[in-house]
Amino acid sequence: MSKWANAVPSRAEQTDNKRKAIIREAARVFNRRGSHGTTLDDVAERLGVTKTALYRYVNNKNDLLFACHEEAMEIANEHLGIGERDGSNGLEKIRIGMTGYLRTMISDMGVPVLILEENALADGTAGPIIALRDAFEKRLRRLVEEGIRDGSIVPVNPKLAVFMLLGAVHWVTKWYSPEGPWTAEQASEALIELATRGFSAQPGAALTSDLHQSIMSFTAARPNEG
Amino acid sequence: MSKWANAVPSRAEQTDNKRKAIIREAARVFNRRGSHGTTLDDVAERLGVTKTALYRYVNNKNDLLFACHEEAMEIANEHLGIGERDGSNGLEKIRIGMTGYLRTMISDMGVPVLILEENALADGTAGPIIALRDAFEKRLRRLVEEGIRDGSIVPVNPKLAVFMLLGAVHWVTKWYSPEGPWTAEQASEALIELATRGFSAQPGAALTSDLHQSIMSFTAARPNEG
DNA sequence: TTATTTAGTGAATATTGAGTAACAATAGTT
DNA sequence: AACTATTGTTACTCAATATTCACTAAATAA
Repeated sequence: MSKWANAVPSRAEQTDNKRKAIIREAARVFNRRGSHGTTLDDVAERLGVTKTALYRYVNNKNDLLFACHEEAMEIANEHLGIGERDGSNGLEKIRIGMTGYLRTMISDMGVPVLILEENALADGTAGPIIALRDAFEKRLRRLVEEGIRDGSIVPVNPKLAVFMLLGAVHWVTKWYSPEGPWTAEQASEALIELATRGFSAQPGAALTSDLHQSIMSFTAARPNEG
Repeated sequence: MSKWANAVPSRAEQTDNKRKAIIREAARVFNRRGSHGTTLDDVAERLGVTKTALYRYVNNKNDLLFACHEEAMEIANEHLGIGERDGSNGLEKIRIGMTGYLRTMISDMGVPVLILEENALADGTAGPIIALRDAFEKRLRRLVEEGIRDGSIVPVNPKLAVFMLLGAVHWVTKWYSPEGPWTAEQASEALIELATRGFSAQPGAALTSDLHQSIMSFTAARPNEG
């Protein structure tokens, strides 16, 4: 059955890879310009094919957007799981989970995708994605509450804490560029450390991440500015 | 000359008011759905007029978007000025300025507007707005640096600190609703306190804002969810 | 080799939404 | 009242872009 000891990808695998490539590339552009501001021609061009070719792999634009969100949520939950497993208290779980999430998104998809533009998803289709997002946020809130109980997090409104954290994380879309001086690793760690320090019960007297150590390097990438 | 002791607004004043109303309403929708995701029909409908009527007051959609950003930046700078005047150190200046900015934006325009979608502004017109935004960010960074020097802010990468803060602030777009349980005042204060605590040199052992005190009210508005 | 399935192309087609033109109503002016 | 300027409407035009169609080339299977 299997030829070449499976070293050569099968047709189905290739198709799957292509679909994933489309989703990844679309996610990048959607994040930068918003889904409404992005044409399928844009996406296709970046992949070196024609727009029509995309339709072999996705049903329509809405479908593609849906897939982007779905993938982002998958990654998010995966990392939150790691955090829950490896962290020893609420705060640590959040830090590990969110740092991993952010790092993966930045390096893999260019940037996080979760930003759900209201009404961007066509009627009806938004429901499932919103449900996923809400579940994710709830999971994060639970960790905040856990942290408050175990003493790692200061008494804080969990909803607000999560909104603050997600805002800081998703805004990365606007300023991070892989061409800039910061690696995905550095940026993720430094940002999460900074943001979570806001509700840490024992905020260290100094920040430990690279980027904060060398605060003389005041220049960062900013792709879309003159 | 002046009739009714100027109690009745002049023609020019009315025109001006209408233009402002358009900008405010447009800002709200742009913030929610992005400018690409918003049609002028949407804006007009919310104002109870037809699209064509808008064209009496703005030249075109791009013009309108431009005006929105301009107004947002004006408010931002105004409040940063207040912060610089009234705050006694870098951290306080930032807190006062940003809390005021956020409160005003939330109650006045529904929500902050600064979110500049790449390519949303037509070629050429983006320049001035980006310049304004950059100036604003630089002004914020200066305050962070000032805070580091005067000991109110922990050594931190100023760029990253500003990005974190702005992310937390602008994300408000996604979750705040005036119909929800939180007033603009409450939300602004609690959010800024939380976010700036991330780089405060003397982070208090507890958060003082209303919303954090009563952490049992775990429910907040979330307009677009089931 | 020959047939069949898969991947992709370029040219239609349909829809959406910005912007315009011609007219209607309204209010202010003489 | 008659005249004029202002504000708004209805009914378009036109460009951009999503989606579909008919067809070609390449890969796989028989």
